[in-house]
Amino acid sequence: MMSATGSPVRQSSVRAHNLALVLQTVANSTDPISRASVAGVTGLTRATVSALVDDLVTGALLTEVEPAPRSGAGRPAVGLTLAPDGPAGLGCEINVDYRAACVVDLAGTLRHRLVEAGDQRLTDPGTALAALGRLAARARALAEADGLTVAGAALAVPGLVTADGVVRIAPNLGWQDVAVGDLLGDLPVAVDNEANLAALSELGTADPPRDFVYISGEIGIGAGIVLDGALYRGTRGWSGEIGHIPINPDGPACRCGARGCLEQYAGQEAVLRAAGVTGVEDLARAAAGGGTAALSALTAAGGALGTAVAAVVNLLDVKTIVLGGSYASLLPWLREPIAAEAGRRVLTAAWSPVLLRAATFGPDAAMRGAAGSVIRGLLDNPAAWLARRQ
Amino acid sequence: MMSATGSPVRQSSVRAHNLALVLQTVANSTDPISRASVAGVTGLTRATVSALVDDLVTGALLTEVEPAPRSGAGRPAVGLTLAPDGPAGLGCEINVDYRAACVVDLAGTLRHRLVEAGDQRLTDPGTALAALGRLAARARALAEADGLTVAGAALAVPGLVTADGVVRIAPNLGWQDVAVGDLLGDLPVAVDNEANLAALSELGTADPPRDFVYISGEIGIGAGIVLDGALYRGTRGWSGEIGHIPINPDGPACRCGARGCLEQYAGQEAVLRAAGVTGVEDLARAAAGGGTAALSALTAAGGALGTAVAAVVNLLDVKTIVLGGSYASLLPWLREPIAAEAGRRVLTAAWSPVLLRAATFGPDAAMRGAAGSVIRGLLDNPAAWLARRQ
DNA sequence: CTGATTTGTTTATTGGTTGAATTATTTGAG
DNA sequence: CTCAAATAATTCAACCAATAAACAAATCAG
Repeated sequence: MMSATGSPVRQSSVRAHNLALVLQTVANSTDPISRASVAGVTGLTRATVSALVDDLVTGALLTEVEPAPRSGAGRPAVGLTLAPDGPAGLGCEINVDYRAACVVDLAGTLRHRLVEAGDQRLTDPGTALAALGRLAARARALAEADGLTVAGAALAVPGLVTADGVVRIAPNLGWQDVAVGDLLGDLPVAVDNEANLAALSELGTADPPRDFVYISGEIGIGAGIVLDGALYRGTRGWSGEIGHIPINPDGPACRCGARGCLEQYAGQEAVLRAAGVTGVEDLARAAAGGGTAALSALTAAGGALGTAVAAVVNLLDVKTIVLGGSYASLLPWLREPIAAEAGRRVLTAAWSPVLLRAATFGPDAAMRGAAGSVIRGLLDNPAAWLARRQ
Repeated sequence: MMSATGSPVRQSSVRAHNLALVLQTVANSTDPISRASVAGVTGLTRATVSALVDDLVTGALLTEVEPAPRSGAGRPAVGLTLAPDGPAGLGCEINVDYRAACVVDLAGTLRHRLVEAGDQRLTDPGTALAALGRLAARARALAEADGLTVAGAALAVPGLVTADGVVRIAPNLGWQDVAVGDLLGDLPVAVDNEANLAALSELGTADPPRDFVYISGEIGIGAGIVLDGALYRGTRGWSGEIGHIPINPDGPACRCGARGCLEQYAGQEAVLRAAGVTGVEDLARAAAGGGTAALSALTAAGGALGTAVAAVVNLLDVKTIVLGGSYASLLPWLREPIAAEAGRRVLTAAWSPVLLRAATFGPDAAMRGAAGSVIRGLLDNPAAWLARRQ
């Protein structure tokens, strides 16, 4: 009967787990925290915490800072914080009209950010990847000049990515079955869908929701689904194809072959056409100026999005929906129609309304999430990092 | 930055984990398995496995059986199986027109099954629960006469249940804010939604899918969502309200206040009305006899279900959809229209079609899942059981 | 009957946490 | 100014659980 068999646990796994526990306790604390407080919070003994912290400090994951001034008697505590000059994450993104790379340190602070505009569709995948590789190498060099060590890299791509990091199809880039391979020489690069990584970027903010769905409005519409604090990728890694949720069975034909998909109502192309403008900035300007075509186009798109949100919330019971991509900047005009439609259609909206918010990092979300996924890997498994540097 | 802090791991957690690992390895094996094979499969040493097995045998979770005849040299292996007379799970169900209880042993075998017909809506919750309590007590007594020990109980209810086991609302029973409390005296009873527990029953079958959605067609339509081998309940425990996924924004008004919910197309009431019959059995009979009204009603319901399935699969990328409740017996007529509509609307259907199957345990699914949830708790945490019996 | 082979147990060792005692560093009271 | 109280951090013996390797048990093959 049932149950994944899993793997055996030995003593070293205990240490690995507790190292992560201590590290994350420090990461979750806003102020520098003492060993004794870590012991209190985690339930480990001070002796154990001391031993673990020693490892983390020599491994350049934690650093000791000046004791925080404290009232009352007693030996002052030595503060612990995430090392500002330890390992860092490199996040890359390639999209229709730009490529970008950034470096984020352990504490989640953006340290470097490089963006190059340019239509990536004009070049073949190999050329585009080579240019991105050079950009990423520059970002890495800048970071290492600061004393940081880039511990890993991730790349956000607007398309379906297989588990082994091959871009199966990225329609708007014109890519098909592209293996990203060794973008950065020695450093392995994880490749993932843009919406998935953008969703992860929200987990890097203070006190993120445990369950939410990130809806990314670009040319297509994608979603990153976070359940129990972890990204849910689906059986084959193709979850989040929210752009093809049926809105109206008899609606306009979609390029996917079906009719009435969300994309036909709230996709960039449909909305811009309805508003009679050519770009998202023009649309926002027109809406801000009170243009009726723009406003009614956004209201219609919001209604369709609200219907899709209702399907998602009725199914998954997430409390929060994060809107990203071009939706982030258009949220002022989308919020009301989305909330109205979702309020009507979500069964439990009466006692608990759906929370709508814009992506914290706006247009940088995917790139930040990519870098953040590296950091998250370090925080979740510091033992692997410690082993790597002998 | 982020990450749930978790709890410390000590050596005893290692033992708890490895006890579960050994127990589940035996459970996953179809034939009796030797200590040495368990060691090979799990990666633990034979010495460790021996020690763990000793604990599990004295704790009545495993029993030694005759060595299986084997070819070749060597000392014959002692077989290990799940104890047929160890702890067992009690599953209960209360629904519109019956109440039921069953006992399932560690190996997942149904040992006793009691069903009482009768309209539960006519009695107040207290009376109905008392009758169910008597039924459950009888099932328990039968099991204990066989030498089984009922280790826990779960109750399936057709409604929303809060995390602390209070039935918030069960519209078809006419219940509202009913605390189930001590149904069985000393034995605590977990209460959960009928579709959730029915979904869990599929996990008790041989080689279940890791991710799937169980759609239960009763008066309402509910779903149990299993992701990564575990039930996903949602932030507030209200996931799976698939009956109110929007199918057509301008469709018929639903009792929830919105328009065009799935329930208005594929709910029992709508389908029976369209077919001009009064019960599910009549509908199946009419369809089997080639009745055109019945067949077209089922085709229409299937189309709507297929649209909802497309929304679910596009969002979650599950490969398998299990149909339960009255849909299980109607699947012969629903399969084709569901598959057709989903095939058109699921983005990845071309390379990987949606698998549709009927609930393994048919009408007993919820009750079996309830009992199975107790067994699963034992297999996932045998250390707790061992501690409980000194 | 002997050697090969496989299962299962015994024993010493190792890694990691615990708890108690100890050392270190400060505040505050007399 | 000195000493007690308080808090932080480290040291050390004890303990728990897994490992590795040797050993005992049971069977088969020749």
